[in-house]
Amino acid sequence: MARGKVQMKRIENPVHRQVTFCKRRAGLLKKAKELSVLCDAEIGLVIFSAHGKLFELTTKGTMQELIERYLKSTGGAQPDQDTEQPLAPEEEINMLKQEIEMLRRGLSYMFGGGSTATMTLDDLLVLEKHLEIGIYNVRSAKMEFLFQEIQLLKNKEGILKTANKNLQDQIEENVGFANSASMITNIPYPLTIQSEIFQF
Amino acid sequence: MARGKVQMKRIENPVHRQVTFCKRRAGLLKKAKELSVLCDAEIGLVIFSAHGKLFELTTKGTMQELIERYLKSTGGAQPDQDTEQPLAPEEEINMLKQEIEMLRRGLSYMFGGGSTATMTLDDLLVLEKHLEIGIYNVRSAKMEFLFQEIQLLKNKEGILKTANKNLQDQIEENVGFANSASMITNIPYPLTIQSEIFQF
DNA sequence: AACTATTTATAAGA
DNA sequence: TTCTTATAAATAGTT
Repeated sequence: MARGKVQMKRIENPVHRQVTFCKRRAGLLKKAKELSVLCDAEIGLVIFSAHGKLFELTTKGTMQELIERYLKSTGGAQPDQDTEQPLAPEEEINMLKQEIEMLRRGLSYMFGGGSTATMTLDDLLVLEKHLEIGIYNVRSAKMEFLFQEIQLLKNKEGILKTANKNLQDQIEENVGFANSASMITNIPYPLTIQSEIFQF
Repeated sequence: MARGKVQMKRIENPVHRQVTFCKRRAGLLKKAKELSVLCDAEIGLVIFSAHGKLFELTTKGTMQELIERYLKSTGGAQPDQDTEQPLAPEEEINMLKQEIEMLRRGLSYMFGGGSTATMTLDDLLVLEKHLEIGIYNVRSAKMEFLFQEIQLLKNKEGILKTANKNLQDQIEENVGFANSASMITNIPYPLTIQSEIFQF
């Protein structure tokens, strides 16, 4: 903003970029403070430099408290009514993710570090409800998962039985290969799938 | 910054303050964007107006993601500043906080970072266990809360009965003030406490 | 919401 | 980084 316009794109010269970062960062922080003072606003500003260094400003209280206020003011707006239709597994997982994200937001808001504010009974009731929804969805997803595994096993079983029958037919036609059949019928189900089932 | 300096204090004229808020808010958001573009920085800006209206900006991803990065980068090294009073309820709450924090971290780990990796059955089982622990703790805290309220009411009841008895004793000594007693025995419990109990 | 006179921020140079 | 200074941008007061 002086001695020449500046193009609104990343400054390629690293030294130049670093200098500009320092200057404009200071300017931005100053402007934020001014706005908060002049207009009675509460402001939080977080700046990560390109290399990950953190600069922050809050004009009132701690960043934790501001984050709580932010989550409160945005987190309540998540109404989700499932139309209870037969969802595909991927959709099921997606909805579960959303639900859990809501839960996670609620938890962050209520328990985010730093604040020592005690919970109200209302907070506890809301949290309990979210936990119940979360556990319901987890169990639904788990059942879906198991159902899929069982289907997979049934399919494999069918394939093996068919293979077995075909081999037996072959054996009946050609008695000399009887031992080969037992080798195939004794193949166990894949260990990974069995262990996933039985740890449930 | 034009047509006269401005004092760095709250603008008292509400109209003037609102106009300035709009102008400077726009300016601040612009500056934040510019800094992020020019210097490759990641910025999050949250502005609550004096009346609580939220304005926000993130230069990359969502505010949720930025908050997560912020919390990571501050290492959660903030959550222990309470003076740890010997009060049983607060200890209860604190343990609950830790438990839920564990849950929160588990969830962040499973769903954080925009990763779309599908959950395994193991993930679901761990998540379910954490949710069960969380709901147990929430219910414990809720019961503790209610127990406290009931104790409070019992104490108040005791005080009122004592006062009542004292007054009755006085009345027996001085029969002329019999009507005064009924005025006191009819005082209801404070509405706020009643409502907290009955919304459970 | 537009218009400017000024103040402020800052790019480039040292 | 910090200072200087010419200039671009932001904006206070006004319409």
